[in-house]
Amino acid sequence: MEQITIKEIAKLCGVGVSTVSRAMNNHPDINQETKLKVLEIIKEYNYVPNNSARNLKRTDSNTIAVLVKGITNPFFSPMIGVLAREVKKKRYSFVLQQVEEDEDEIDVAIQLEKEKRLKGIVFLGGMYIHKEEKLNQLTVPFAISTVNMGLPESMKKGAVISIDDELESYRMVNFLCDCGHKEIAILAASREDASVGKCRLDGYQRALQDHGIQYDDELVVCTKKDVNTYSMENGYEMTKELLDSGKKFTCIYAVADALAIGACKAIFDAGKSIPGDYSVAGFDGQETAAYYHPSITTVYQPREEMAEATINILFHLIKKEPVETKRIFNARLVLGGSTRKIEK
Amino acid sequence: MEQITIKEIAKLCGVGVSTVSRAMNNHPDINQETKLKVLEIIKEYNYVPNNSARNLKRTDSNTIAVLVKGITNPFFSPMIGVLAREVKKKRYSFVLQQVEEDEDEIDVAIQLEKEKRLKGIVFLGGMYIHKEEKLNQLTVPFAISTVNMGLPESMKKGAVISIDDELESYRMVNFLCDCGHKEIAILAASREDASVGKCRLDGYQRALQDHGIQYDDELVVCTKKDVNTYSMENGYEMTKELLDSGKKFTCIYAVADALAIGACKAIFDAGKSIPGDYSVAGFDGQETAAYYHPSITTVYQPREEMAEATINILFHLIKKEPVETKRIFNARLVLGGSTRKIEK
DNA sequence: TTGTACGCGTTATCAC
DNA sequence: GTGATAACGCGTACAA
Repeated sequence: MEQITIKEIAKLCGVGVSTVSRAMNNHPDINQETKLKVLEIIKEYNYVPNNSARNLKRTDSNTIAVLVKGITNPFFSPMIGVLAREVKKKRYSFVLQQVEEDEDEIDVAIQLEKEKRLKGIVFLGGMYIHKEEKLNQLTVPFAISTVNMGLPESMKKGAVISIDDELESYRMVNFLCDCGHKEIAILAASREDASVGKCRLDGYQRALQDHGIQYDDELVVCTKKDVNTYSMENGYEMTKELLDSGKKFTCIYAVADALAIGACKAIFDAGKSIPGDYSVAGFDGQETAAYYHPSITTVYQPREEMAEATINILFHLIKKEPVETKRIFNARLVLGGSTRKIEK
Repeated sequence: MEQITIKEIAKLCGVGVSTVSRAMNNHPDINQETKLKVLEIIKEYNYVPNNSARNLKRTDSNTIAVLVKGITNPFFSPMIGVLAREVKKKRYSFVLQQVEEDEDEIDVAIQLEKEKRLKGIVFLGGMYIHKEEKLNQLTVPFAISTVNMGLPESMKKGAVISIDDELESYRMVNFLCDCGHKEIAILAASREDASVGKCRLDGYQRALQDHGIQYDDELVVCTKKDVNTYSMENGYEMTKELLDSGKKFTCIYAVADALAIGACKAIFDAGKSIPGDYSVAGFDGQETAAYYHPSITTVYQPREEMAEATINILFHLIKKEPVETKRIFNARLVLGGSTRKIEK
């Protein structure tokens, strides 16, 4: 099937291509009558302009792209909605771009920026460390959200919006210790993880230390490689392994809510109770944590607020207005029915 | 910052632009030595070709696009992974495209097809009814997945992969009736819904009828408008309303697992037990249903298989090989701890 | 207000 | 094996 182009539409209308272009793009200097006629013909022939040609020619597009590493991660779901809404509120176009697990999000961004003439970029998730040289290839402002990354001082067109993962993790484990737990197992990320998983493990260690509890390697279980990292399935398998090991513990702290829910299921399946036999805590404050029975004690990240701040800061950068390029949010410890105090 | 183009790279290398193009695109007729030299310069200057220009010129791109309406719907998550994997296995590029709630997915597809020179399209979710005229504007093969849509006989470049929502819903309610339940409340979609929600409600009605149970409008609760349609929150609110109404029932059947989980929470919060006081059943077979405590009785859709079949059929269409253009999968009733038999 | 002609950055088609 | 050059489809300065 032949692609119909603007030229043919122009011919069909008996006008020049520029008139057709003007009609489509709501240019002011066009006769209302001819405009309507052109639009009618366009509709009649189902003409759809080629976006590649448009992007190529355009110099200015008012588009914000959101790059998500792991777009199926439910953690990002509520954020994506907020980001889309806020971008549209500013009358910008919104583009959502998936980044594959094996892709470098900066590479994708560099490409997309040229392809779509972006005005700004939001990164959701992804790596912890990026080469400054690469970030410098981005010519438009960007905001990295929910990843507490260090950005060089000189980098003035980038911002970071996040929580302090180490600190919040510390607080959670601190709370668990205060509840009287001394043997706290942790469902942690893999040893190679250098991102939030590592930070949360660090917080765990520091809290134990402050409570005079010896760090015990046998209470640290890492996510399985062959299963989706932060999945319920992984949490289930990890906990099963822990229970089977015969190692004694009174509490499980999972660095992600999905892992915590998997842990709960494994405990129930073993005929044990929560929080009677074991306390369970999670991290992130996902919706499922609140709806689980018992509800899961977790660290709630104010994701909607963070998403709003992300867009807010990004637009300040775009408009070259002064703005803090590092915004650390406080998380909130949400007490659920999955943890309890135990006697010393 | 100036965009560096292929011309400048050519100049820097002391070669013509076509040689640079050849080096980038792995053309065979190029001296290995000059190729390496060119690639080195490209790397040195961080040159990234403009995709819009490429798409514009290219005639052939080997790209499959997956259009998802409601990309944050966890129902699609495992499917997206499979689709991406299968597409890449066939050595095609994979593009994931979000479709906003207020957008028409066919419009998006028509645009994207021209922009990216697509070879095929997968639709995930979305509307139930489409104008044939619009579908005809698609010039490449497409596969509609998980939406049991009717396609005109004449439409030979499109396929539908789905379950029979009405039938599977019938089976579930049939099962609940066989368990002795006579007052079965349903958490249904809104009255305007003309998609899977409607089919599942139809199946519910037919099953009741076959069991000689009078359909009772007061046992039908529709999703709230102001909340995310198939969310736990919605299920919670709906169930709360139901419980507060004082209406008698022994079982709740939710047309989506998330609603079922919300229902469970509402029941627990009311101080009642599951399945002792109320049985609860869901639909879809989401991961959370299995990990909930008690696990939720649900209708499992073989999503991974359906995703594989989708790609399989799509590629048959692309290669113009004969293939069934309507593939209806059987779902599986998964018995959980959330339902029980009751005495007559 | 409208039409013509050029250029956006790339690839494909030629000659060489 | 390599280099000009003509498209690809559109927006826009400029002329009319």
